[in-house]
Amino acid sequence: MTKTSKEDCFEHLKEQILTTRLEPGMDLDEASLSARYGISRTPLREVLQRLAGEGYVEIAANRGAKVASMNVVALRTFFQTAPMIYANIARLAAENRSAAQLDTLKTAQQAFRAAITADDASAAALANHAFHNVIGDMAENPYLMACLNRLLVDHTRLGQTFYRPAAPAEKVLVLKATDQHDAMIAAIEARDAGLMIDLTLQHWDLSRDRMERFVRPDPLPVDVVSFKDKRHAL
Amino acid sequence: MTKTSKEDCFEHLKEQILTTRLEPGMDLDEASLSARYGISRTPLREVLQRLAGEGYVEIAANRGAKVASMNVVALRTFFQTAPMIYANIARLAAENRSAAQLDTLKTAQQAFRAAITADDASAAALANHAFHNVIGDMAENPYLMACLNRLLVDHTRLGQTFYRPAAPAEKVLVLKATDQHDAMIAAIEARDAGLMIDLTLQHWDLSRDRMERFVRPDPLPVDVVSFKDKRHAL
DNA sequence: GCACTTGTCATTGTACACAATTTGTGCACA
DNA sequence: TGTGCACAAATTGTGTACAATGACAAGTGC
Repeated sequence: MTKTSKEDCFEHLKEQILTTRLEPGMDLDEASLSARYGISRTPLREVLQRLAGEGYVEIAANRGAKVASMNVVALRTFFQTAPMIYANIARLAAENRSAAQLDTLKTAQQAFRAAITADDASAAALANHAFHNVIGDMAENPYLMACLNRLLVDHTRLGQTFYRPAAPAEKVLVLKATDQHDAMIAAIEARDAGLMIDLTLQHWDLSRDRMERFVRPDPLPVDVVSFKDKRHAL
Repeated sequence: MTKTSKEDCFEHLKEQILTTRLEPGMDLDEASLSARYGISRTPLREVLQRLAGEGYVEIAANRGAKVASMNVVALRTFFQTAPMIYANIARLAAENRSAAQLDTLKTAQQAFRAAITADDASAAALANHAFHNVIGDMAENPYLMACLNRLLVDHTRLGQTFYRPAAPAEKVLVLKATDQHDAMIAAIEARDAGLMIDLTLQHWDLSRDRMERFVRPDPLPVDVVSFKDKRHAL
């Protein structure tokens, strides 16, 4: 591949992992990746180590790197932890945000809207990720940020299907989420921490319902024949 | 220096940072460190990157690594965040701990007691760090663990003076903290989450009071002359 | 005198060759 | 057929030379 910088490689791998184009658990071979990005193995390994530090990949000694896995136990702790951290970040963001950060957030929301209207699922997921990352920055709390980053990695990967509008009903949910983003921007601008917490928990509920349906989808109809007949009847 | 493994280097640097023998903000030179530990720069850099991923050091591009700083704003967020995370970890630890982890915790407490009775301040601080790390492991929550690790790094560095018993009154506090550890072990063994949370918050209060006195020590006496007289009178 | 450029040195970043480790495969033997 | 072993292949880990970058001092023009 054409010569890219180390930072490009870092960002690109992040995106590939967040959009699950690189699937959880997938092996990351140093030789092929360094060839792919046109950098030698030494800086590539540094990239992988940084990604490991942020929870994107897992490195085992003498056995290379792989995309961070998402097993059942991890999902359980995810649903357990996310609302608490999100709510606390929300409060701190409303209290501590700077004017510059507010602008950045508005820009992120514009990018999100653009991706939604363009029906670009991957771009929407990444823009949503960026939006919530900005809120994390506003909280100015490096301790919680370490936790939030890891949560957002898994959240974005879990929500991958969210922005691929299969049924029209899902499109409504996406628009609702977009409106919630706008409301959150307003709450942060007004420094209304209480409102921001409420909005964040509502946003979480919407996202959680959708993700749980993804994890445990509607069971396939038992009576396949009659189901087929019904589809013909439409 | 004699040849050491990469892992030794990693652990040793951790200890040096936790005991503030390597002071916050101190520059870490690759050449001298690689000579010091008898490994070449490539694996040393990997160690530094892993340490950066866990919040021990900060790396700036083209400007090397330095020990993670502890400025005033960081301290504020530390005191803000710690009780919440500690309490949640405490609950999960009581709920999820395994028998093997409980044994590990008891062993850690033995090491802590031994360091206290031997008046080894650094060993006590490191043993205390290890003790609380085991509780973190018990929680089985990688998201919160990322946050806890960073909190414990700063907590251990802040509490450095705690285990150097200057006045006899401080010795009493250390013994109280040790008893609290025992009570926590019992609560975890009984899987009593409510009790574990209470004990953890009490433990935090004790530690916080001590740390705040370190950050903002008792003001020096204004009337130096009469103070000197009083000391002579003793 | 002062801003700006240029050169030198110390330090970090990258490439590549080689060492060490793990993994895969073929084969003998029970 | 299955198990254990030895060797081969693939992959990761380390050492080292060299390139790139940044800090700082000396020089140059205004």
